[in-house]
Amino acid sequence: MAGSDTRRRILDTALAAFGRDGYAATSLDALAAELGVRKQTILYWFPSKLDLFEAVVDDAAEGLADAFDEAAAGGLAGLDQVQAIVDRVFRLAVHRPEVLGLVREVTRPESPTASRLGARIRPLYDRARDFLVREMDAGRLRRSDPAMLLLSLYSAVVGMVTELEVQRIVGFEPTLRSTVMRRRELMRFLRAALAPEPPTPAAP
Amino acid sequence: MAGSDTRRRILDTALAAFGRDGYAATSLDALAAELGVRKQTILYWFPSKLDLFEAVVDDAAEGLADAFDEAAAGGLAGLDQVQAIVDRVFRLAVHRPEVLGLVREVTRPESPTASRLGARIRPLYDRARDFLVREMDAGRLRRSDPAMLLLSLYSAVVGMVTELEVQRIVGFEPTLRSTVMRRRELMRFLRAALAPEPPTPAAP
DNA sequence: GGCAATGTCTACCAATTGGTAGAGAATTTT
DNA sequence: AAAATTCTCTACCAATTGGTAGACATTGCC
Repeated sequence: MAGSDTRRRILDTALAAFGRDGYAATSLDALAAELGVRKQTILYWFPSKLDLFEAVVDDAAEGLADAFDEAAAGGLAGLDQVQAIVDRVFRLAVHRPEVLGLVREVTRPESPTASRLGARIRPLYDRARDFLVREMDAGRLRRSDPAMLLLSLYSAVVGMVTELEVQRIVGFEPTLRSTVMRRRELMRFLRAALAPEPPTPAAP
Repeated sequence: MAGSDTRRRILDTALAAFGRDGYAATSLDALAAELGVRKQTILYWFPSKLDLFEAVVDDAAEGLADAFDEAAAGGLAGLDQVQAIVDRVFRLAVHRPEVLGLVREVTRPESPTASRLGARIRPLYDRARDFLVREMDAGRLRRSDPAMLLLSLYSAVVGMVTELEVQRIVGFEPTLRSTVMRRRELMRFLRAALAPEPPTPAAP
């Protein structure tokens, strides 16, 4: 079946295009040209542009879930587990920035697919929350509001990746070294925020 | 001169629209309708859609610079000065999210106006950098790479505001209380990261 | 009052958009 | 080999897009 390969290619290229240029700025014709195919081929596999976009979002969410699973499969302890997941997501975001762009695109409040992404992300969110609560209960993570903690983690990772782009805009080409340093810094921050023992000055 | 009022209104409405829906998804017709005016009136004031967008970006950058100046006018000490600025920007971002959306829009790496925004933001950036260096030299801030520190501040603020949207998407309407808490948390984080004395556990 | 500048409008236009209809290969099934 | 299915294509289309040309009104100036 050569066709389902076409479908796969469309999904991948569309993810890159939507993530890079946004939904509105991506035309089916341009997408088709990039694929070396006619627009009608795309419309054969996906009945409409919006359908395509939703399929792309679903696909990306699935990929994200897989990344989580992969990182979670190691069966690590509390803090190490968190670090492994953040590390994994960070890697994904760095070498596939389109995914981040897609998230960005769909995060627009009025986006018609915002609720859709919400539904797709929600299970991941709940799972992560449960994990945090469990680890807090077991005393392996510092106790705090898990929902807010999750948001902090999200914003830390996304922010870190976004910074690369901002850095370019301000006029500095980010070096590999600076990227590595940024990530190390992020990790240090996470450990400081999550470690079971708050870093209170010694109180005998 | 009633006309220059029109110009002002166009700029404001366009900022909101571009920030909310993005450049490509904002049509001049829709914008004109929102303004209660014909598209040609817009094109009278701004020769093309791109020109309008650039004017909007300039305007927003100017507004941002003003916010900085206002916060800097207090003549505060190192850490307090930082906090005042962050506080000001945070407030601006919270009750005018379109500005954030605009930044987001123009932050796309391939955005034709990315370099333009860069040029506009650069002076602010340099000023902030100089300030940090000066305060570090004076021992009022912990010494670290000022460029990276700035990026961290940026990502912390933007991330914090973005979180509000993400929170909605996951299905929780953010409360005023949670927003206030988030900001307090951000401030605590900043102080921890910037205070002259690193919070090393006592080592007799 | 005349006149020039300013500002908003109506009337169009070429190009691009997402989408429909259906022809024509290629492949699989019978 | 015939028939059915799967896939990609050509040929269109109505709607929307950013933009041009120029009429019409309003205002300030002489």
